[in-house]
Order: sequence, then structure tokens, then C-alpha cells
Amino acid sequence: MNLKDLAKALELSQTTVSRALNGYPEVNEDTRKRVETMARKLGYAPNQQARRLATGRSMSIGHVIPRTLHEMMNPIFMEFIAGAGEAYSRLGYDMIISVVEDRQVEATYREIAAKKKADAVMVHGPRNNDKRHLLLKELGIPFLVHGRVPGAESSTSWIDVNNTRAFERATDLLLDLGHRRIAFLNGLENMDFAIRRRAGFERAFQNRGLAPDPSLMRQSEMTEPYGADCALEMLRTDKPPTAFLVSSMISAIGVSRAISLCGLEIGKDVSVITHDDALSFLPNSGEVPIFTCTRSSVRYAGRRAAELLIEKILPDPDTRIEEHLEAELIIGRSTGPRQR
Amino acid sequence: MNLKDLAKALELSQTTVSRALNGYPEVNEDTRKRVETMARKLGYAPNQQARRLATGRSMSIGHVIPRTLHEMMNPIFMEFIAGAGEAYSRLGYDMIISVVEDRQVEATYREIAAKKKADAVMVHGPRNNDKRHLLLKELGIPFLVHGRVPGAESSTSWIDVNNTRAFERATDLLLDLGHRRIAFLNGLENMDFAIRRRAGFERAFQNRGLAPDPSLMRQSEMTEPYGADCALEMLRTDKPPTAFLVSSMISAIGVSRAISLCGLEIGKDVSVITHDDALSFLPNSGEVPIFTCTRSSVRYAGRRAAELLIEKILPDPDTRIEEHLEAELIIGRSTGPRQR
DNA sequence: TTGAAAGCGGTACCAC
DNA sequence: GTGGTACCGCTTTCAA
Repeated sequence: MNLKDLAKALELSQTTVSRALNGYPEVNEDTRKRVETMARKLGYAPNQQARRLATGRSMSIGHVIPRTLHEMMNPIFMEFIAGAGEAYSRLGYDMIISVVEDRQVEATYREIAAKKKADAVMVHGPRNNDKRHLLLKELGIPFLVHGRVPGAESSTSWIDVNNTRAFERATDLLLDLGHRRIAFLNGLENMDFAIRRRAGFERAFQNRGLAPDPSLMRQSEMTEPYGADCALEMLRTDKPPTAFLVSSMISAIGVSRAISLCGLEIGKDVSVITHDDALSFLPNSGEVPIFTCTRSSVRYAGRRAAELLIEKILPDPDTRIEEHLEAELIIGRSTGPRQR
Repeated sequence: MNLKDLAKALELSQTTVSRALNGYPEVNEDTRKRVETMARKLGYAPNQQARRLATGRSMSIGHVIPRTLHEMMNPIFMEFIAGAGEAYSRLGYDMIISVVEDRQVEATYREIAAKKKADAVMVHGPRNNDKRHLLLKELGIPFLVHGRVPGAESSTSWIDVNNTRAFERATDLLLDLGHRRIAFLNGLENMDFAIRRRAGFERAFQNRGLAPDPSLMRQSEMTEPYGADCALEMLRTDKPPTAFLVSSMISAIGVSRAISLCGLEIGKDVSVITHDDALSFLPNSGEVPIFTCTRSSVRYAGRRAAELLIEKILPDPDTRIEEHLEAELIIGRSTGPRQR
């Protein structure tokens, strides 16, 4: 069942049928009705490939995910992707995901441009010295960055959590509770988000004329053992931290395991604040969440990003979007006043 | 730069150029060389949409992910997807992911069929009373199931871990270590994989003329708090379990947290075996892994599934694939002989 | 071994 | 308001 068949069945021209289906204004309302009814009856659906070829738009958005980035941020990606996916299907777009070796990223983007595989792309996990935005501009592919490319904040479109502010507020809370020896388990500090979080952490200290202890600041991929190992090591020193600020729930779980292993109680002997991306398989909600956290739903970010890309950037590729998502600071059971 | 331009530059017909580029045998080798050189030089890449329209193949594989399934299995999906993605890009296919409301699944498949959006689809997370395979057969979309559809094992193509055997072996190990009160924290038992794991657990008992304690058997979505809450509750009874068999690393981390909270030591006072999907952000490796586990890489499963779908099923949609992946039973630090 | 031309299934411009 | 028709860029049949 294609357009020609449908037109024949209706004794109309393809042109009219196409116009009726695509909501062109010049079609007679009765005709449109007839066309729509018949289309439904015969189960007609326009062939995607044909439409794409004719319009020159692929009606899909590309997500090129470098392997190493994926390794690190797997669960966060998936949640973002899920959010974006909702918006895409609502707006009639397809999502194309390519997980590729890091050195293949450029080739993949070039291929997307050359073969017209996607109308726009989403850029994930910007880091220091990230060059992807330059390539995409050269290739003329519209894009939106989830996060910010250091140094290109004002020349690219982006949507990002206010990481600096979130971590400053979290640190402030710990300082207000009397904590001074605060451990900071950050993500890898070649990632933009980690750099910003660190800046927030340090700023909170500076604002009070204090300084964080560098020996309590770590950076790594945010796995569970990372949290546990760091915490164990720190808690076993002479001058253990009384609080932890952790960049991810997964590592925070590790920290909490370490605290238990040391025979200490979380929220009492040791305070913990974590960033909570609101991942579905790591719920931290309920009336009083387990972890005090800075929370920002990655899934929402995905949905919003997809909308912005399709509704703002695609219609006018020169628009620049800057959208801040504020993280909430939510008090849970893992924080309390300094004891020792 | 399209085929016509390239042909013109070469002073050849589109036909010949197309044939040269697509490896048809009748082309003169010298001509082919010339064409390839020029194509590279001019940066020619065939327009995907046009090729798709002409061949009638979309060169993409669909993944329709019902929202509720996604919520539950998010990290596992992503790892599978990453594996599949590798294979897809190697084989020149695109991956289309649609995250949709559960009630939209059927409509989404119908749309894929009607609009020819994908040449085949991957079916994820089969459960009891799953009807997707029937729909796909009706629509004539080739597919491969990751897991098995209960009752359709011998009429559909699938790739699956040998869950029953893996959990039987794990249970055997615990029984050999003297454990009798073994808690079993399963995934939701409307999922096929969970049903099979439970069967393995029970069979190990039966083989020795024993029976598991039903009050120690639970099922739920495999979150961290699920593991922690169940374990806490069980460990605080008069007759606590001496071992836990857990369906996911994430819940196992919860169990381990609970064990610490009770002042007990994992691997000594209480043994734990978990299934380890080898997720990148939850490493459980090293010389002696933290958790004793049944391990099977979901990422590998994804890669293999994609290969099978494209290389076996697409060329001949009537082939039936049945592929078992064996899980390894790996001894870590979380198991030991019964103490009490 | 190469080329001309007819599709593939739509969209959109130009007449009527 | 409706229809004729020339594309979109590639594949493939048929002829040479």
C-alpha cells in the first residue's frame, strides 16, 4: 500500500492525497476527510525512506557515543537516552545511536554528514579540549551539547545542570553543619561537569575564608569500589574526614559500605552528600531519602534536550540555546552535625 | 557530491560507478580502482536514504523498549545496546531505539513494519504471556529474542544465558559449603529469566532431597534498597539465612550494606553469590573479585545477538537460532563455609 | 565490460 | 482546490 495505490483507490492524484495527509491548507476539508478515512482503512503509512529522500531530511537525531565515555557513564546515558527517546517518538523523530571507538568519532560524524544519516546530533559528555563542536560546525550539522564545552559556552547551544552551584550549596550545607574535613570524591576531572563541581566545592570554602584539604580530594571514574576504597583509606587515617561529598550515587553506595565496614554510622558519625541523577534503578526517594543529595533528573534533561534540538535548533540552526537546570538540594538521612 | 557528479568526474555512467563501488564482479579491475580513488578523493559517500529507497532495505535494526521494562533493566539494556552497537557499526547497520509506553509497543512495531523503518528487530526482556513474537510473525518482521519467550523456545530465534544452570551451580556451591538457610533474592518472577533462575535454585535443593525455605525467597525489581531491605529484615529474625543468592550486582551491593549494618562480615559470617552481568560501572573483577558470582557479559550477548540477527536471520528469515551462553561461576571474597 | 533508462515512493513546483 | 510532472540519489534490468 503506497501513495499511488491510495490515490488510485480514491480516484485522486498523488499530489492531492499527499497534501491532504500532510495538512496543507489548500485541500478541501471534505476531500481531506475522505483521504484520511481511506488511508486508515487501507492501513496506509508513508514509506519513511521515500519521504526522507524527497525531503532531504532524515527525521532522525544522531547520538555518537565514544566507547570510553560510554564505559564511564553508561547508566547516566541510558537514562538521558530514555528521556530523549520519549520526546523523539512524540515528535516523530528516530534516534540513531552509534557506540564507536574514540578514534572513530570524527569519521562517524563525517559519515553522518556525508550520508545525511541524521538531521542533527546530540553531543554527550564534553571534556577538556573537546573539539567535537568545531568539527560539527565545519560539517554544518546542527547540534546541542548536554553539558558545556569548556571555552565554547557562548558559541554553542547547550543544556546543563548548574553543577557549580549545586556543589557549592552542598558544600555549604556540610560547612554549616560544622564539618571542616570534607572529602570530595569527584568524577574524572577531564570532564567538564567534574571541573565545575570541583569549582563549586572550592568556592564554598573560599567564601568562608577556608580551604579544603587537597589530600581529601580525589577524582576517578565513578564506580562503586572507587567510593569504597577511597573512603576506607581516608577513614583509617589519623585525621579522617567527617563528611563526604560524592559525585555519584554509585560511588556513594561504596562510601556507605566503607563507613559500615569501619563500624561507623552514616548520617551520624559521618555525613555523606551525593549527586543523584535520579536513575530509576537507584531510587533515593521516599519521604526521607537515604542520601542527602543534589538531585537533577537526567531523564528530564534528555527529554528537554530533544525538544530544544528539534523545536528550536532545527527550524533555525543559528539560534543559540543556553538552558540551565537547577539541581535541588534534598535532605536525607545521610547528613548531620559534626560529632567529633 | 553524489553519484551523478562522481560519474561525470570520471566520465563514466552512474551504473558503472555504482557497480564498481558495490563490488559487482563484471567491472574491470582498472576501472574499479579508478572509481575508488576518485570517490575517496572527492569524498563521495552514497546517500543512505536514496540507497534505502532503491534497495527496499532500511539497513537498520529496531529496538523497541517498553518503558516499564526500561525502568527495571536500564543499566543492563545499555550494556547490551553498547555491544550490539559495536556489531551494527561494523556491519554497516544503524540502530534505532524507541522507548515507548507499554501500550504503545504494538503500534510501534506496526509502524516499523508499515513504514519499513527497520529490517529486523531485537526483542528484549521476554516475560510470561509475552505476545510480541506473535505480532512480529504476523507483521513479517524478522527478529531475535534476547532471552526466551516462555512456551515459544522452539518456534522463535533466541540467544540466552543458561540461567537455570548458572543458578543451580551457584546454589550447589552454597550447599557444598554447608549452607542450608539460603536466601534467594530474585528479579520479578514475571520475567522469563527470573523464572529460570528460580528453577535452578530449587533444582539444586531437590537434587539433594532438600527444600528451600519459602520465607527466604523474594522477588522484586533489582534495586539497591531491595537488596538491603530484604537482607536487613531476614538477618534480624531468629533464624537468619547464612547465605544469599542474589539476582543482580546492584541488589547484592544492598545486601552487603545490610550485612555490614548488622555488624557481620561478608564472606565469613554470611556468604553472598550474585549474578554479575559484567557492567562496566560495577566492576567485580581483579584477581579475587569482591563477589563470588555467576558471570556472563551482557555486552557480549549484545554483540553476538546483533551478529546473529544480521548475518544469519536477515539473509534467511526462516533460520532458527538457539544460542546458549554459559555463565562462569567465579569465586570471589563473598563466600565461605557456614559458620553457625 | 559498459551504458541507458526505468523504477523505488514520496514531495513540491507550476499550471489550470 | 486539484492535477501533471520533474525531481530526490541510488539500484538494477536490459541492451549493446
